[in-house]
Parts: sequence; structure tokens; C-alpha cells
Amino acid sequence: MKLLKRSTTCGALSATDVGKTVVLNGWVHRKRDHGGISFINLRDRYGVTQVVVDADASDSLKAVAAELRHEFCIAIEGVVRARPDTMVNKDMATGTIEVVAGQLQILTRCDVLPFQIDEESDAKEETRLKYRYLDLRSGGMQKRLALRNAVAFAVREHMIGEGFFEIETPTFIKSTPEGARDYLVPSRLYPGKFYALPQSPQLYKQILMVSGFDKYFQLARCYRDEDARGDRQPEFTQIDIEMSFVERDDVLAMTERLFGHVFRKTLGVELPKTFTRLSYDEALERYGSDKPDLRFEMKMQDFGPFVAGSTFQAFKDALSEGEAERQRQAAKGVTVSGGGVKALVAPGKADYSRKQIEELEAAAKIYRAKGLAWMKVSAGVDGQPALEGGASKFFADNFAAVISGLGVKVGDLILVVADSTRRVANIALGAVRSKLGKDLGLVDPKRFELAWIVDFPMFEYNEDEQKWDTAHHMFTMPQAQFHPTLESDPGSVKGDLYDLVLNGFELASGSIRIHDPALQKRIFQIVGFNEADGEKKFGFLTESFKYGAPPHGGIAPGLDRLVMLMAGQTSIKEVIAFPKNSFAVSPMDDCPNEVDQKQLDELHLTIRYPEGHQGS
RNA sequence: GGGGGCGUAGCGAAGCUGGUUAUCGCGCCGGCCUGUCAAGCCGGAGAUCGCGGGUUCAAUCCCCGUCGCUCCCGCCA
Repeated sequence: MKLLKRSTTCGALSATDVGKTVVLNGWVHRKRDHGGISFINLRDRYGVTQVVVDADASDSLKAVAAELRHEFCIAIEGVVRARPDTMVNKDMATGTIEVVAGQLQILTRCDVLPFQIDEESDAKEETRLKYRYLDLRSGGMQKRLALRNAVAFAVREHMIGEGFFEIETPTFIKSTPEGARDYLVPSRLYPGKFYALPQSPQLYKQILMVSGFDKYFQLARCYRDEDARGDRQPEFTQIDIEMSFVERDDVLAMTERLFGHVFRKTLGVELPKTFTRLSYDEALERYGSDKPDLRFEMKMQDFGPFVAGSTFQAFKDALSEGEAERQRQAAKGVTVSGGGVKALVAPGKADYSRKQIEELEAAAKIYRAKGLAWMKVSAGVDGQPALEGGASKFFADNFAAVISGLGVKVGDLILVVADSTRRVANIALGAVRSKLGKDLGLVDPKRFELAWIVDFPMFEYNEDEQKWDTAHHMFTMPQAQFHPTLESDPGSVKGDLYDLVLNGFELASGSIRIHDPALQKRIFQIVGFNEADGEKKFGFLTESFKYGAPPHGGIAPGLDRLVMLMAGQTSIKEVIAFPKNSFAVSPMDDCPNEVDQKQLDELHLTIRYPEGHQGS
């Protein structure tokens, strides 16, 4: 049987095509058989078109139509006909017309489906991933991959328009065991040696700057062997960008233009010309996160000033223990912030039940808070605001100071976290803030609230190894005013670092890089890299910097997360065609798998199974 | 490495302080039906209640173990 080849698609026909003879190819989306007349909703990537098998159709045509089942792949030839006014389907793009079948071919049949193809599948993720080819037929997945395609195109359109070159960098690279765990590829030619898959094209893009490609970008696949999360899987795509002869604000402005273009072109959303800027310290103090959701305000406040006048021993202990620790660390030359007591006011939520508060406390405890203290603001005997319930008895002496200091009104709920580590208090209360934002419906899912987080600390103290680590990576430029005190007070140094945050997710991360070999050497020394280490791991980069390296910096927005948020999703699996599951397995093709002994031999590898390994 | 949740028919769920034949919706199969669009109506098939063990007269339900999935903490320069 000769293939009836499509002359148009299932999304293309409209009233202007009435009378035309067309051929459609696609899948049986729905079928409604009325005995005499029957309808087939035919679907392809472009849409759905109603095909009619009329009552006066030939017996042979009716016989083929009767055989049709869900997801049969078919071809039909027929004439486009306007639907009678009362039969128009306003919910369907092609709802004004239908195609009267003249010929019908079954191209392939379809087994009983493991789940139905709908707009969004209600099957478990496990099942969706095992039959990903079917899941991808759903309207939702088709739309999301279309959005991803549009975003990728808009990125290239904009970047190339601004004079950037897309340059591919290797995916077999040298392993430099800093940061995340590498995925390794054994070398056949060199026994005992390995390539690594890149965690990002970081070193290559910097070298491209040395090479004079002053504006580079790449939609780069990156690999990190770390445990998955909703917004994270082993392989992901980064919009990798690097520029020469720029300062921080040049990179931020370029990124704002890029995002403006992408949102305008793909969603028709107009973003602000410039995004809010927040220092890392402010973000942590006000929102309890370095990636705050700014779709709602509800700022956290410092409760420290009210502790001394109270009789709440737990709060006093948190501060005094924090201060003692701060002094201990200071003696070692390590700057830490001490303890912290932070408060969050939930306006009008004094009616929160014990249970609801306990749920908030549970959210705080996930992030190591020891508890969540609370007080309700009620009207006192004189009609003035008073504190009631929870920890209020400890504030009998200074309740008025608390009320005016926090600016609370009758009916408000005050939530407080205290910890000897200020960061813990901030982050735990930040988790409470996030939960409240969701619970109280303060979060508008249609809004896109972008913000820059700047002035990140350059170094973090590693308690286990009693040494300093870089908070970002080795090549980040410390801000100029800290250059004299890098060695004497690493804990206070801010880096020329920036993150772009969208609705509570880290969307991009970048920095101005060090281009001065002498400064780079100082950083290596602070994190305990001797010359030989630095030489061995990054020698090629530092070597290249001896030959006239330009000042440069860049940024790397995550494409998967961007598309995820634009599509209103909370898992990047919803915008990746073939994702891994939470254990880094692909249920469809059963990857990773064992390989033949012959392959292992060629690669000079022997497998040593861990204790208790059961095989597979 | 740790914590929460889940596993019952092809899919999604209900049932469980232990007690006849394990329930519902969708899908599937058959029949009826000339305007539906999540078509409708009638009938039917389909379940080692994840797996193994234990307690009990009796286990989908309780206990122990195990496997798998999912979310989170840690981890993610």
C-alpha cells in the first residue's frame, strides 16, 4: 500500500481551507463512534483535527475506522468541511472545520497503553520515564520542549546578535578534583588514565579569552556526579558566557538584555530593564536565603536587641555561645558572625493553630534550628497590643519594646529562631518564610521576580580540614578593596561574584576572574595549594595567563532551570526529553548498565564490588 | 550518609484499631447508538494487595527484613 503522505498538519487547517482535499498523518488521539457517524481526533505535533467518517461512507472505509484504537498511527485523505455553527468547538484551534474522510490507512497499530496520552499524564514519574516516548506525546511535554527550543533559539539569536561567538569546548577533559565529583571516562590507550566529563567549560572559556575571542557563549552540556534534586540532575545544560575587557556591571547588563530578549520572544513577558540587586549579606539577613523568592516581601528582622531585656534563657544562651565561638575563631584569625536571634512577623496570623505552628517549626528544624519560638499579638486590657502565648511570658518586662521594635499589630504572629550560629538562625527562619509564603498564597505563580545577589564571601572556612576553601572557584577575583587583606582576614573578603535568582531558584552564577598570575598564586596559597599542586591541576591555565591575559569575566545561566521556571514547573525533568531519575538511572534504556569483560579488558579495568553487593 | 512519603488490576486511587466474594474512576474487550469533541448507554474480562519472613484461628491491614520509587537534609569549586 502506497503511503498517503501528509499535505498539511493537524494544526494548520481553518475556515479558509474549506473545500480543499488534504492528507493528514498522525495518531488517533480520541475516537467517538456513534454507530452511523464516527469522529476521530487526529493528533500530531502541530495540533488536533477532527476527522469524520460520515454515515454514507463506504463499508470498507467504515470497516477500517472500526478497527482504530488509541494511538494507532494513521493516514487519512479527505475534504475540509466547515462545521455547522452549533458544532463549532471553541476550545479547539481547528474547531471551525473538520475533515471528511475519503481514504483511511492504518500505518501502524498500538498495543494497549501503559497510561493514557493526555495534556498531563497522571502516571507516576517512574512509569512516565520508562515509557518516555509515550509521555513525550502528551500536550504538556510537547509544549515544554517547544518552549525549550524557543528559548535556546532566542538565546542564540540574542548572543550572536550582540557579537558573541558560539564555540564548542571538549567534553573529554582533564579531571581537576575540585568542587563536585567528576564523571570519568577510562582511556584505552593510556592504562590507568582517565578523561573527565566537564562540570562546566570554565577553564576553556577563560582560555578562549586569552586567545582573543572576547565574546564567547555556548549551550554547553555539563556533568556533575552528585545526588539529584528537583532542580538538579547529573547532566544539564548551561548557557555558558564569557567576556573580555569587562567589569561586573557589564556582565550584569549583558545578562539583563539577554533575559529581556528571551522572555519577550518566548513568553511575551516584558522584564524590568534592570533587576533588583541585593548583597549576599542582605539576602541572608532579610530573607534567610542566598536565593530568596522575592515575589513576596515578609522580611525577617533582628530580634537580638530584645534578648537582653527578656528572661528567655535559650535566646541568651544562643547569643553568648555564639559570641564565645566568635572569639575562639577570632583568636585563630577566622572571622565568623557569632550567634543570631531572628524574627519573622506573619501579619494577621495570630489565629494560627498549634498544629500549623508545629508545621512551621518542622520546616525550621530541617535546617538545623533547635526550635521555633512564637508569640501572638493580642489586645491587652487597655486595648493596647500585648504579647500572648508561646514565649510571651519571657518578655513580661520588655514586651512594649518588642511590639514597637518589630512594628507588630494586634492579630499578628511573631516567629523567632535563635541559634549560636547566625547563619543557621537565618536559613532556618528563611525556610519558615518560604513555607508561609506558599501557605498564605502570597506567591503568584505567574510572576517572574529576578534579582542579582552580589558581594558573596570569597572564602569559606572548612572546619573538618581547618583551612580556607574558595566559596565559588579558584579563579574568582577578590574585590579590589580586599586585596591588601586577603591573607590576614580571608573571612571578610568579598569576591567579585554574582548570582541571578528567579523566584527562589539560583538561575545563574558568575564572576570576574583573576587575570594576574601573581594574584592567582596568592589565592592558591590561601586555600593551601602549593605551587606544584596548582601547576599540576591548572598549570595550563596559569601558563596561558603569562601571555597577555585580558581582564575577563562571565556568567552561566542554567537552561534547564530557566525553562522549568518559565514553564511553571518545579522539576527540571519536565523540560528534559530523556532525564535520569533521582538515582541517576534512565528507566527507559536501563542506563547505567554493566559492560562486557572484553570492554573492561580493553580499558585495563577490574571491577571491585563494594561489600555486600548483590549483582544485578 | 540521614529524614519524610509511597508501592493494591494496564493507569490513578479507596480499603487497613486484623474477619465473607478487595471497591471506585479511567483504560481494555463485546453490544447498542447519525453530530460528538473527556461522547453516551448496556454488559464483560482483568489483582501472587512490591518481595521474603514473623505474630495470629485469620494479615492488603500489625511486626521485622528487603527491593523499588519520590521529596528533602548533607553534597552540588
